[in-house]
Amino acid sequence: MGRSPCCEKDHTNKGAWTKEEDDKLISYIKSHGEGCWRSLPRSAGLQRCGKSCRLRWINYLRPDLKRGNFTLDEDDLIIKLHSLLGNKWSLIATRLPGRTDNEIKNYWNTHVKRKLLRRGIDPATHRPINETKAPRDSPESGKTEDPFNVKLLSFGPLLEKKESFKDERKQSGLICKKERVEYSVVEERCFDLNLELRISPPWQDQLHDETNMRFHREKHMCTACRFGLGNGKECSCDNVKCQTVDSSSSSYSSSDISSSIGYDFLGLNTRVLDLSTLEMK
DNA sequence: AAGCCATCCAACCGCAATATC
DNA sequence: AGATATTGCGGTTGGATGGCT
Repeated sequence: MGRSPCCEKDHTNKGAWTKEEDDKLISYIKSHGEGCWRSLPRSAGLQRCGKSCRLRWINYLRPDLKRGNFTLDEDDLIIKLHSLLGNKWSLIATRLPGRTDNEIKNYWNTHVKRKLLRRGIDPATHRPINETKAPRDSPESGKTEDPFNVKLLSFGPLLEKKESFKDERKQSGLICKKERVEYSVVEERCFDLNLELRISPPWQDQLHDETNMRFHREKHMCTACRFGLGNGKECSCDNVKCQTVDSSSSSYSSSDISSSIGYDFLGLNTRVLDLSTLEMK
């Protein structure tokens, strides 16, 4: 039988949006709010499919969009987040207020990729290109190859989802669709970020003793310090190499994102990798 | 001025995840 | 529990634009 089409293809416009269509969509969402994308076009008097309306709103019409050129800070942050998260554009976008996943993806493909290539860095692996061509752990090196190492070297998403807890989420009153996830211990091998990640849910009663010990050891160290993302300013954390942070800031600009402290997430005081707060759009 | 090419980016498509019945 | 509906994500496409010959 299969899935029914998302909309009536025969009677929907495609291609560029007109000013009139934009106005209709904006005024409808202003008075009714976002959501119910499937029924929205008919209610708003638009001959578009719901997906198209959603995309137009999220990527172009939303009032909180920043637009304009990316700053150098945003540039750096995108590179660092991409090295950690891979092509998870929506996750990266959550760390760049006012930017959309589509915008970041386009920017990556048109600017950042080329910039990294010019520097001799493989944008897929974030490693020097000649090193990418000759993996360190080749069979000749005597080390055994295993899929996990391959995954780490590729710098795709480092996170392995193990389990979801829908019921627990409902009980806890979480309204977003994110799943509670448990992540594997990974040995970070990024050349400029020395990470030892133990990522697990922020449920204190489930934290392993070792994790708690790390928490006490590192709770006064800022994210930038732990992640090797220092911003060059003086830092107030316990680590002598650490940089200045603004832990009170809940709304932050792209320039202070990489140096602001979140709550401890599996021994990582971080907003950069505070996955539990990453809202899916 | 015309043609070609490269670049940019809005929009589309397919699919997976999630929600609902 | 399974079928269907809806939403959201990531990859890709194609039109608009500008630079160069």
